[in-house]
Amino acid sequence: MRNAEVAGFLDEIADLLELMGNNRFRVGAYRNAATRIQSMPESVESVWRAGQLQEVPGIGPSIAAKVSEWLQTGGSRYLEVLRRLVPPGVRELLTVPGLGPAKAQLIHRSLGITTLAELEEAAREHRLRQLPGIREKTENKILRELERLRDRSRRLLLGVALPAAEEVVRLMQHHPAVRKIQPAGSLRRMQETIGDIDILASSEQPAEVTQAFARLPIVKEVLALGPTKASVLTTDNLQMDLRAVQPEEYGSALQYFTGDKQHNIALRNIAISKGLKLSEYGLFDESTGERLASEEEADIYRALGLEWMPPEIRTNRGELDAAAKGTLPRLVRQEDIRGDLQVHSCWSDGTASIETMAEACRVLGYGYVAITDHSQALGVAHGLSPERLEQKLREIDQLNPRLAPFRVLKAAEVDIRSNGALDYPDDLLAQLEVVVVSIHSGFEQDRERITERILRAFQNPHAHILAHPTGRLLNRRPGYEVDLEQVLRAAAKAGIAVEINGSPDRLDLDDVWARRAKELGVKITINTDAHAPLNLQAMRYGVAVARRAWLEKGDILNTLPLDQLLAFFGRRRQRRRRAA
DNA sequence: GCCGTTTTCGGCCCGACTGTTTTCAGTCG
Repeated sequence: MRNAEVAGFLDEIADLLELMGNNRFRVGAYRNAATRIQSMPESVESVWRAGQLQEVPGIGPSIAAKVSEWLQTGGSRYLEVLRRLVPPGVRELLTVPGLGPAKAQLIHRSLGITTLAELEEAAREHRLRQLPGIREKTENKILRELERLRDRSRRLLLGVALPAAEEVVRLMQHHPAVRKIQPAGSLRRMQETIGDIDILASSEQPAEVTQAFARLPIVKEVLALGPTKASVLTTDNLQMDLRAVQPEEYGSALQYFTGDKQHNIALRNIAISKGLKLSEYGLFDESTGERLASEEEADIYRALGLEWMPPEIRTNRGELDAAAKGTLPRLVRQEDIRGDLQVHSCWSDGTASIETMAEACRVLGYGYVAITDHSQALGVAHGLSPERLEQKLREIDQLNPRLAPFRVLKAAEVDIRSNGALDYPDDLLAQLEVVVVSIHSGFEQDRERITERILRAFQNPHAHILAHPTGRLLNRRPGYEVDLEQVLRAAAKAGIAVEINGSPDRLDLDDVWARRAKELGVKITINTDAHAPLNLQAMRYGVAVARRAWLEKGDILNTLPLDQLLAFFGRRRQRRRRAA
């Protein structure tokens, strides 16, 4: 999957063109193409091989030729030319918030600055303020932003940003001027990582709301404060933006501030094609100026001939078409989940007993939990020897009668060894009701070897679920090299389910691949990988990934009642036995 | 550079805030 790589080179072209002062629509065309390719469910390479690049919206003859050259040669002559015209560090100047192409180019041309370090030096020596259009405030802002960039070069995990935003909503919602308030932006779309936290409020006195927000005790610094918008830095160094609108504009504002950008642009174009104009203030008749909808989000969509759609799928990847045709999916909901199929206890590296974890699951309304402690190879996590595992199974036997009708499932997270063998003998695996297999070592193996290793593990008749299929940790490590397309095809064929791991730093599979898995007929499980009772809450993040992937209740195994779930796993064993 | 249920040319989403300016450009989302 080279989509990210291809998107990256198109984005670089866009940046360089922008720095050279090119037509902004041409720049936008490259950016748009990059976004399209980045979020495409299929591999750009296979689309290119099929000769269908130009059928992708936003890709015309010129960009198709450059992508084609890139895929064939790993380079682009056009990009090389641009790189010679703009020194490499100048592009980096664009990463400073507040510095756009115009100021970056001005600073580069006038002062010869090509790196962030030189920029900082020039700001400290007050050389920037000698340039036209830059004075003391801009210079200070650049210094502040440079400092923040060092602190905060990474995007926030959803699991950090969402609780922080919900805390602010709790603090603000009883303010007398506030009518409604909720998270918006990428947070409402439940994107896996978040740039800035966006919150939307409605009020007859919006200025009071932005001021109250700027005065919250968690605010460390006020970055901007106006009558309808405020932007602050919290004591945890999170940037939060609050917009306050009139109550009758709440729906259109919520629609607008939820995005994403591509969805909004497409939606506004639909409005234009109907002689209407859409902004955060409402949907207007272009000729009369009459406001047709604005109070509720669903009113906007309905007035445009569309069904309302959940924020998670607003990415302009087919949802507008589906909404027009009335074929939107009925996305899986958290209430549909009946159990968690990857949970650890203190038998290996968890912090709580099996009973405590089971009780916590019961409180969540689940009917079952698979206690999947690590297998023997994972020494660092106190993986269980076969003897210890058997002891654990006896404990579960004793526990279940007391918890009935709730069921603790006998299970393990079994390492796929470097040669593809599973880390327990088959007769022991046969005693387990749920066998989760995963990779925890040998990340440095090459792509073919790791892929082969996983495919070999699928041959084992006792394997049920492939956990965290890429091994990535968001903001920390990229995951091992693996041919997921091949893995998913093999999983579909072998009847192996694939996990969406809801742990906020994993979210693995991601939404793009989960959607691909569905297309290939792979069953999904959404698990938390909880190592403590509180971690069980991560189910909401896993469900969010599934929703972003357009998954429905029927795609998710752990929405099944226990007997049907066990029957599914049992069928695989029977089928494999007959085949043998 | 891309695109077309009026268009193969002439458009391209829309508005708020900031800073440096006396009316607006740049940036952001």
